[in-house]
Amino acid sequence: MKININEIAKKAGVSIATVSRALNSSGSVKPETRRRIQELAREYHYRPHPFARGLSKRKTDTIGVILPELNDEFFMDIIHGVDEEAYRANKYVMISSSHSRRDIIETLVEFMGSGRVDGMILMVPQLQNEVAELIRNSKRPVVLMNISRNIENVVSFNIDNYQGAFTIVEHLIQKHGYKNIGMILGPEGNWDAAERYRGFRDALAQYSIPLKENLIVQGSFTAQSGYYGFGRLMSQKEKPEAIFAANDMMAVGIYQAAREVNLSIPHDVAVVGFDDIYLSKLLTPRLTTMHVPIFELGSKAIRYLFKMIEDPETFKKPYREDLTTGLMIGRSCGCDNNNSQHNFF
Amino acid sequence: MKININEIAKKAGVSIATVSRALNSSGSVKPETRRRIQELAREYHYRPHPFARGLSKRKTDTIGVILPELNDEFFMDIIHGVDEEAYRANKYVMISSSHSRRDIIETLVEFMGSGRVDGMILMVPQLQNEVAELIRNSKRPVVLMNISRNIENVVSFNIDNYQGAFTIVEHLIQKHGYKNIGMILGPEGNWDAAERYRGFRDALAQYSIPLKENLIVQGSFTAQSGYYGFGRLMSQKEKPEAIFAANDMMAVGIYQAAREVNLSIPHDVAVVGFDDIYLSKLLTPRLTTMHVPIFELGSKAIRYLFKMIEDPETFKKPYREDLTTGLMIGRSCGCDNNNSQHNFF
DNA sequence: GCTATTAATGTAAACGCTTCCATTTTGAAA
DNA sequence: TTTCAAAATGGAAGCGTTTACATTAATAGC
Repeated sequence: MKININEIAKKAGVSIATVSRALNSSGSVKPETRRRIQELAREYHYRPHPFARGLSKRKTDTIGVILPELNDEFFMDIIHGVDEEAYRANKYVMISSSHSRRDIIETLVEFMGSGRVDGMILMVPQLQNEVAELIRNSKRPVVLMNISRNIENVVSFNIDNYQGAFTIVEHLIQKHGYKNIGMILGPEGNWDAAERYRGFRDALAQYSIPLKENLIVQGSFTAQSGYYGFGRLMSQKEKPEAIFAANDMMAVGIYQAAREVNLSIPHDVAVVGFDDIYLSKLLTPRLTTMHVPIFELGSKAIRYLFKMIEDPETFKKPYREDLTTGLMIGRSCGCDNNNSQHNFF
Repeated sequence: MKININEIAKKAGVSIATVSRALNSSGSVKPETRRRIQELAREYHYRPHPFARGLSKRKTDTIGVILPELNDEFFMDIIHGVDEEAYRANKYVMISSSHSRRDIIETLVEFMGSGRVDGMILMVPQLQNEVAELIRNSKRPVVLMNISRNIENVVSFNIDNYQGAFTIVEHLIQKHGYKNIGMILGPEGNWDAAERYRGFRDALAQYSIPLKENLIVQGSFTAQSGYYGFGRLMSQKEKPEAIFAANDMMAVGIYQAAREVNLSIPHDVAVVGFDDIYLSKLLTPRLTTMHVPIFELGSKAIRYLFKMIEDPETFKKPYREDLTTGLMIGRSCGCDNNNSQHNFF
């Protein structure tokens, strides 16, 4: 029933070594023999058992992807990018969320030590130092995503959150002349969030605008936190002219809240976000936001991982790449963008 | 460097057989010995190599998930559901899209024959008969998702699209008294789409409303197709009072189009969708739609798959389960739903 | 026609586990 | 003590490959 290399060898009248060579195009085998073997393999739908082969070659042809959550367009895009490249390279992709509740590090060790994958792509918004330490001692290559600049001697691909935040805030200042700019922060301890905040502060500083503490409120990247954040900001005696939401989901919450209290965006208050999620194009007015190349993040990360797997040199070397983000102008910032109505096509 | 069962055996002063038994709690081994071995295993971070073990036990502890695309909230939810259960069961999940361009069936055979997974979850909107045939001969269990009722002798978990569509259209008729109801269909050849259409037709028939051909237009589940579909429907001399979009994304397109021509929903035309995507809660007015338990679809499918893997009886038996959907009332249908403004919290 | 290469093939040892079967220990019953 | 069954352990055969090494066949150079 189960067809294996022995069967093929028997049918071809050769040894299993020859079969292996013929099918792997390694070593030299008479063309005529190779042809016959390949023929047989096709006929009987024979495929080398991946585990046996993996055991022998110390190679799994699989890469692991660990993401913090599995419930977001953001992560879906990463997976998409990874999958696409993996498919091209004939590799398999193992996905897992770090299941917040469990100790991420444990998941990690499990995965890597296990020999189930040749390498990993890893996104950990928290505990980055601990994880980095693990990775440096790892026998298998690991590519990190969106990691602090302070972390050295690892390989990482990142969204340039700092530059992005700087740019969009600069837009608010330069183009629209806003001075009172509020911000709804991302979750505490989250690196992306921290960088966006830093970009915000530096942009203000660049234009000599003092930072007003009470125009900065904590958020958590959820629509709900944006909703409440808006309420808090608009309750200050000196209301903001514009609000920078650290991500689009929170901007969505702002829209919802603004509608309830009958405030118009951008007339009463301008709003900008970050991420350029699909939804942002559908809001009225269309949200001004920073596009982040997430798909590309995924595909670049895995391509580099492949290189690390193949080439020990690359594996050894630290590397960091920060992908630039791009300003997407809607009307929520006050710009008069005509075709923002249906540019989702 | 690489620690394996031999090392542990040596350190423990026993044979590898004993180590294996100790760590697998199989066979009998002296408690004291077991303790010592477990101790050592922990100390040296030893874990049985999954491939070696897999080779020996003919078990991979991995399940494969093949989805048509990897770019949608819908699929993300499935993955999420699957991942959650897999985590509980200590299994791994291999993900792949069927990469439309490639012959799905080939991907399939590759995956299953390969012995890389113990079983699979499979979603194929097209070519279901061909795939079903493959599956019946498969040596490994496969759970299908959203498959035609005509396909027998397979295991499947499905969304009850028919009942859902019937219900929502019935709502339009019974509650609002609409008689002129248009529909924007899903892609041709797509089973979900076909069922939703069938539900639509039957609901009309039930209330003796004749089906008007020119109020049925083809769509493709994209916002864009909804956008154009709306245009087509509203160009008829007898305009629809209500439109049933076969999924929410198309409803989004409708909203966009309606806004452009200054038609009010639901005043000028009522709109309902299907899927209850996150976005639908944010539209103004909130979209009336059918909630489909996707996460549950994923987790149920994998739980059943586990059973099939463990139990040959279950494996042999065909099984079908259709998950019910639930009506989510917004204002887009004409209902006066007060709290539809911010019920996304 | 004979040797020196090179090409083609085979043998068998890994790879790291599980598990069947055989052997040794143990402890209780006789 | 002796006897036996049960418990504990070890030996070794898989699982299905790849690959280093050995061997044989083929081809060229002389």
